[in-house]
Amino acid sequence: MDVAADIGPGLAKATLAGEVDGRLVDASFEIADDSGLRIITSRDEAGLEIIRHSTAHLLAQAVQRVFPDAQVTIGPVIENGFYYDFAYPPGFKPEDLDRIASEMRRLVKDALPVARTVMKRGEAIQFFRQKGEEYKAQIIESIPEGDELSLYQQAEFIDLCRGPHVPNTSHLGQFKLTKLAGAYWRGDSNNEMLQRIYGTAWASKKELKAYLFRMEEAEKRDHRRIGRQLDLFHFQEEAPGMVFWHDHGWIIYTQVKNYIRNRLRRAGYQEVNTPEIVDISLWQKSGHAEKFIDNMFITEAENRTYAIKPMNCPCHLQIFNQGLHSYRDLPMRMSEFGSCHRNEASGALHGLMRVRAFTQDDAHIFCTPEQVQGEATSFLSLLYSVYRDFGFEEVMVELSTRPEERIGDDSQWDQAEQALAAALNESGIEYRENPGDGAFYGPKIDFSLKDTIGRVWQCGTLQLDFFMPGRLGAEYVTEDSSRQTPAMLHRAILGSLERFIGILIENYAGKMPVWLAPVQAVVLNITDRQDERCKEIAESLENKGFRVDLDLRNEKIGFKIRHHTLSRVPYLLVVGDREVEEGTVAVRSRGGENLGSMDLESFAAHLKSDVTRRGRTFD
RNA sequence: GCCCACAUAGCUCAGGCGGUAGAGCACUCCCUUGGUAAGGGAGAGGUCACUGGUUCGAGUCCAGUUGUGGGCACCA
Repeated sequence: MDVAADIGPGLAKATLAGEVDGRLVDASFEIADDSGLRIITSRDEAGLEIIRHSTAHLLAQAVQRVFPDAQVTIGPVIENGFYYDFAYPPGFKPEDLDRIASEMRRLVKDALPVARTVMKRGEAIQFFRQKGEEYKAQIIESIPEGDELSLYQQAEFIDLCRGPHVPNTSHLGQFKLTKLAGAYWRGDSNNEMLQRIYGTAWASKKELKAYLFRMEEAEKRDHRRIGRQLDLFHFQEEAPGMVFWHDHGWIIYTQVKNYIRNRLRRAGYQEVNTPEIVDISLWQKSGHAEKFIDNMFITEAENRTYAIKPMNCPCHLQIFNQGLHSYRDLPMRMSEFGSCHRNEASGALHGLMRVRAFTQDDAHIFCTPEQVQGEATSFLSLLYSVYRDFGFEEVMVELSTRPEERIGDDSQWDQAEQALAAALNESGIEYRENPGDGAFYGPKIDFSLKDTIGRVWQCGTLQLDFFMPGRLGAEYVTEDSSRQTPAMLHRAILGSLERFIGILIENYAGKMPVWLAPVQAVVLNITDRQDERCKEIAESLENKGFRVDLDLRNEKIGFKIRHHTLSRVPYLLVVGDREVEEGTVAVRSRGGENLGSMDLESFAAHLKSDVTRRGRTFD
């Protein structure tokens, strides 16, 4: 019997697929007996994935009905939905999405049965080639010989696919085509560009609507929007990818920077500062010019060619190389708020997240090979402690190993990769491996955070480098008076301050925790009779080191409350005749809560305790 | 860099077929002295991103450039 049979009419109808002995199969899968059978419905995680996958096929079918010349390529499931790439040189127009979506709805209504068949590899290649599906044929050609391939067919549409799929298209329908984009065939920019259509799909209308609502809300947290609303920073055409920080934004920036500065000093780092413009020869020696020359800003003066520094490591090595170091000096931890410029591809720029001028909380640790793992481990604990202080709990960790283009020999790479993996394991950190994605000089661990709509941005990094110190002539004197090249750890916790602050803004939706808030409290009068008292209050709090504004405008209190609430100021201090008489302030929190009247000392104490609070302080 | 889209006042946005620009908010001034999310009135504010073309005439049509947005590629 098949999976859907003999389980009662209700469940049979809801059945999308089955799981037999841990393997997902179609509802029509023939099973010998019931042992190990589980029914998959739209309520299962796996069921939702099937719906998304089948919706991708539905999209492909609809596209080919509307655009018979479009060739299909691939259409995987992604977070919250799916996409499908089509080869269609004229390109789709945004308004085509509506036509395609209506066609998809029609196909849902038709409740087309979805049937699985199998074919031999060679047969399948020929089959698709005959249909004019050159891309599909190429995909199958890259699948290893031997296996039988499964195909799924609904009406005239047939696609290569591992499956499983829904039994018929009536199980679909809660979808929305969200965006149209270009994407390179096989992810390679040397190849032609395909047309990618993204969509989201859900098991119910309610979930679909909830998702769309969440996305709308998330867009309101976009750091570019909040940056404008709160007057934090701006960009302009004359300096693409470079930030003009305004007063309030710069306060956040400075707070973040000083916080890191203190953490690093306490962790045994020395802070240095190096030139922003350095002769190109240094970058040639380090190997950066060879690989990144197109992304470097170059400037000429008096017949010399300089590079505006795209990173700090070669400069830190210059400091290390001054004088002679003993093994007793190691580990040497050298930090810099390194101002770097990289000529990023124009299409890569993205608000504060990807800029051309940025500052890294960069540092390099020079140490003996034996010290590497210990330094890596203590860095990991420092990084997590910092992230927790900023309120981040979800950190994505990736270990990237040797890339094709690299320097150094394989035994050194083996050692380096093992050292980083060991540090992660010792710290009990879960991570994903990312083979081939390391830097040209060594493997790395990347720490990424998500923005408000779920895009992932790399922030922290820990890179192990056995090569650069040697290339740039670094050495130290060992116990037996011989000379040895130190190992070098490149590391950053925030990564770029710009990017990190962008993510911070989005995570807090602009409601910065009190220690980071540009303005911590605003003193508001009710009428101009309280002006003098308000000034006294503001001055007294400022003298205590708080960031306080005064709003004595001739406006009603409701208007001013609204104004400063929209500006996300943590505390509003209202002073009317009553407060003047009692010597108090009426305190209102950012969340709209009335904390009642208190004397200034009590409020200052309250604010003080907020300012010292770290970690998740969302309100 | 590549694909698609977009660019009008400080901000958010209107401006069918081509006839030299409009709203709300913000801003300035006046009235209002009001107790916890928008009191009222008046005023000022635009080389319609830039360059070129078509046209008697371009914010509107065409081309290019720059920038931005969404993806892709890249990311030391």
